[in-house]
Amino acid sequence: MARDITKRIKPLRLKGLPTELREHIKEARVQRGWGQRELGAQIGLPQPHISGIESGEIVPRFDTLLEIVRVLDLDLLLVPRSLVPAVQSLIRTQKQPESAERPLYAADDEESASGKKDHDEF
Amino acid sequence: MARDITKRIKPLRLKGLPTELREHIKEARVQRGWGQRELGAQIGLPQPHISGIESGEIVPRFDTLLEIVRVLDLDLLLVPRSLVPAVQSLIRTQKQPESAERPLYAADDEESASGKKDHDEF
DNA sequence: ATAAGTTATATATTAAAGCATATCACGTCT
DNA sequence: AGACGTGATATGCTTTAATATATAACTTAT
Repeated sequence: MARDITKRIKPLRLKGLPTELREHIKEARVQRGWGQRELGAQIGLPQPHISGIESGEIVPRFDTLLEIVRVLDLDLLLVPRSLVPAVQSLIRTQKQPESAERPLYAADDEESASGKKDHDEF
Repeated sequence: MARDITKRIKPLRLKGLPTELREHIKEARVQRGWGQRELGAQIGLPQPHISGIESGEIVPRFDTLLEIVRVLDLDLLLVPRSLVPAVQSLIRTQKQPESAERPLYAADDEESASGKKDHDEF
């Protein structure tokens, strides 16, 4: 069987996670000053696996992805498509652009005080 | 609680998808009058696979789950944990309980007019 | 330059998802 | 009764995530 032509007929599902999802995850990780090794260690994943997920080379199981985003203080929510824009804008307005100019009063106030219980969103 | 000592050794990732997620998916499917066969056919999944996912027996890949929820007019959004309650209440208020009491002033303003492009949320 | 830290690649093994197909159990309907 | 639709189970087979480990490539200090 030289090459096996029969394979490439049906389109595989995805080549990786959606690009923006991957970027958000990576961004959140870097923001925390964590390396891939550090992130993976918290949920028992080896660094190469994190690398593959972030680079889009592998598509993780849902539970794996959920663990990743949760240690990054994020979550995956099931949202009606009609509400997606509203939710996104809500997120956008809440997210401070901590990048360019840093605030005059950098209170370094950790808002993380609220979240503690392992709530099950779904 | 003489519960089952053998379980808490190694924390397996999950025994399945989060219960509520599965229920929401099933609810959305039934609401549309679709069977598992019908839902699966739309994304190229066999009925037994849908059954396994809904019953929590198997944890799908993220891309698989994403396809499922999208044909159900739902989506999976990455949300900061601090905003989860706000998003959930937003969803709750928007979701009309078309069964019980219907609002006196049902404005039924369908905002869906906007959504037509296959937006990539992530 | 070199040492240290981070990320990307590579190989190998195991477990499980993905896929196809068949069948059984349970209702419901005429 | 039988036919039908739905969902749960079962059996193979293929693909791939998950895991472990090692190492190369690349950055950034010192």
